[in-house]
Amino acid sequence: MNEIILKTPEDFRFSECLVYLDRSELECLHRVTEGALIKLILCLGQCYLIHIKPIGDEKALKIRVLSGIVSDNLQIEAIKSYVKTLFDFETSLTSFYELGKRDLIAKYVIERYKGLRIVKINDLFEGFCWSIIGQQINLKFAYTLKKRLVEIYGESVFFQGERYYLFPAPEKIASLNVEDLKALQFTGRKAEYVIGIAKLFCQGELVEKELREMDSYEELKRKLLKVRGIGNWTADYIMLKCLNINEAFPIVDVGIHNALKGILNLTQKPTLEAIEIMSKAWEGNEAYMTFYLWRYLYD
DNA sequence: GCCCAGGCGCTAC
DNA sequence: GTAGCGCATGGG
Repeated sequence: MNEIILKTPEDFRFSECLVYLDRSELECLHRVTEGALIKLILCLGQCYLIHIKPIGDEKALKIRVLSGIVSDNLQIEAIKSYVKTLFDFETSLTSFYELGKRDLIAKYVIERYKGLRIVKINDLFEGFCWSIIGQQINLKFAYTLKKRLVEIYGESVFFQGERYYLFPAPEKIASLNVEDLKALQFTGRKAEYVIGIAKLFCQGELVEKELREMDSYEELKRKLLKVRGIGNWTADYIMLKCLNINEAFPIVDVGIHNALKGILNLTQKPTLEAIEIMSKAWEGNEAYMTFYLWRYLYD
């Protein structure tokens, strides 16, 4: 009952996703060890600590439930569904890989990282907060801020000498004031944004189900941009990491710029105009292009 | 000490 | 609608 086998789709390589997941030693919401991922997840209101490792040449994943009681099929299905979402199993990569046959940049990253899938943030509230934390600061400091927030306000379980955390619930963050977060070295602005968004979640003004039902890029973006703290970059980031929008493209993202500079062997980062021109070819596959470009940064 | 970092909101035109 | 500017803070 505490071992679940999940078949993987075509074009999936767990090991490629693991490189992305293992990019920061300061990551506090999962652990990568010996080719496996260990993560505390929330499914049907219950906490499970799961251990995910590929078997049979990555044709399947073996999910072991290390902590939390799995007593029926509903829970098993919920855990499977969580993992499928996390590794974006439902998206077909056919169109993206076709792009690789006619676009040199796409070809370059696809050849190197074939089987990489967008690693999602399943918890939408976490997606909002993480993207706001990451605005205009270096990634290392962003991880530090997230770690402080999670270790103080997130639920956790203790297992074999290690503590594993969930991202704090909106109710928890909504109850804080700006000074609480400034104490963690959030800027006043970021503290306001994060608390404000927590309140919107709690008041039912940001409803996950409603956002997920909007599948038009433009409509969704308009809705996200109304939220204080969400600008162009953040809206696209959330659409990419949480909402399965293939057109999501955070064009001002410094990571994209640096990856393109490296791949194209430029002496300076490309201008926005240049990126707009080259990205015309990526239409409909911008989200995967972005994620593959980010992956390039962790070679 | 300087520039950079997975930007955003506000103002003035 | 958009160009300019202040913000705030750590990393290298």
